[in-house]
Amino acid sequence: MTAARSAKRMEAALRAAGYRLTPQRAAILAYLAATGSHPSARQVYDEVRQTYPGLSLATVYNTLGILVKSGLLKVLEFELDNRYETNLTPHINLICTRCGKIQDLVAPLPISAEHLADKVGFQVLDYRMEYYGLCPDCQGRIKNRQSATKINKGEQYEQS
Amino acid sequence: MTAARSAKRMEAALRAAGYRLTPQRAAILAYLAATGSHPSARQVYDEVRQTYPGLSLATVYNTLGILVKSGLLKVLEFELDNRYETNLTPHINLICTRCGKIQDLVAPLPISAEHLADKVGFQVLDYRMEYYGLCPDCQGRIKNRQSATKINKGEQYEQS
DNA sequence: TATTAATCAATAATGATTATAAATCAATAA
DNA sequence: TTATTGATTTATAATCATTATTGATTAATA
Repeated sequence: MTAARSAKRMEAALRAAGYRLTPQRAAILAYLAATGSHPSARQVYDEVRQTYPGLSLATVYNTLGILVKSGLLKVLEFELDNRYETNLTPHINLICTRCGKIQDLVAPLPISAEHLADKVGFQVLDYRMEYYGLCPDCQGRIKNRQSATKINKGEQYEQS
Repeated sequence: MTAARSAKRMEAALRAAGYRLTPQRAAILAYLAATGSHPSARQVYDEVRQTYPGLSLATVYNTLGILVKSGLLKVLEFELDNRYETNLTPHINLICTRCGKIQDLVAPLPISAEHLADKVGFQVLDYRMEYYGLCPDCQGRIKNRQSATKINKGEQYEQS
C-alpha cells in the first residue's frame, strides 16, 4: 500500500521511462501493485491470465524486464524461478525453504554504502539480504510431510 | 588458510560423511582449499582439468553437490552460473557486477537468528548477504569499455 | 489513409544443471 | 587370485526457466 506500489504511480513511471501503457502491461501492473507476495514470472502469468486470458508468457517476461530496467521492480534470482518484488525500500527477506513464501522484514542493512566506499573502496549499487529457514506456518507443519512449492531443492537446509 | 579450508580437513570431513575420497574428489578439494575465489562449476572444471585431464563435468557437479550436502561448501545461486564458497564463517559478499569477482567482508549479520526466532517466529537455517556494485579495479576501468565475465546482465546495476 | 515505430506473441534457441545408464573402480570375501 | 558388491565416474541425453527471433499487430501522427 506504499506509494511506490500504487498502480497509478507505476503506470506513470512506466510512461515516464518511455514505454507505452498497453492493456497487458496495465493488467500486470495492477496485479503487482495489489499483491503483497513475491511472485515468479510463471505466477504472474497464471494470475494475470485469469483477468486477461490472452496474455502470453513472453509478454510477461518482456514486461517484467521492462519494469526492472525502469527501476519499478527488483529481481531475486534463484536457481529455479526468479522472484520479483515491488518493495524497493531497504529490507531483509525471510525466505521459507519449505513453502517458498518470502516475508519482508524492515531492518537496517549491516553496513552503509558510504562506509563500503570509504573503507573498502567498493561502490554499492544494489544489495540482497536474505535469511533462509522455516516460516511459522511450516514449522508447525514440519511433522506432517506435506509438499509445496519450494524455492530450491532445500536438502541442505532441511537436513538439520 | 583457515582450518575449515584446509584440504586435509575437508578430506576427513568428506570421509566422515560416508563418501570415498577418490582422486577426482581429492583434486577438486585441493583446488577449492587453495583458491580464495568463489568459482563456478565450470571454473572448477576448467581449473582442475589442468592437473586432472580426464575429469568430467558431471563429476564436478556431483562432487560439488556432495560437498554442499556435507556442509563443506556453500552455494550462491545466480541466474547464469552458481558460485561456490569455502568460507563458511558469517560474512557479507561484495559482488562486482562488472567482473564477477566476489570479495568476502567480515561483518556482523544484521539480525541474530535468536531475535528472528523470538520476535518473528522465523527459524533461520541459512543466510545470504550480498552487496552488488563495482569493485575498486572496475571503478578504475569503467571508462575504458572492457568486458569480462559478468555475474549477470548487470544492466539494472550499471545504469545509474 | 498512409507511415512509422513500438509492441505482441508464437516459436525456437540458449545454456546451466540434472538424470540416466553403462563402464570402471575399490574393498572385501571366498 | 578371483568374484562380488556397491559406489563412482563418465558420456550423453533430458530438463526447463529464460532469452532471442521474427512476423503480425497496434497505436500515434500527419
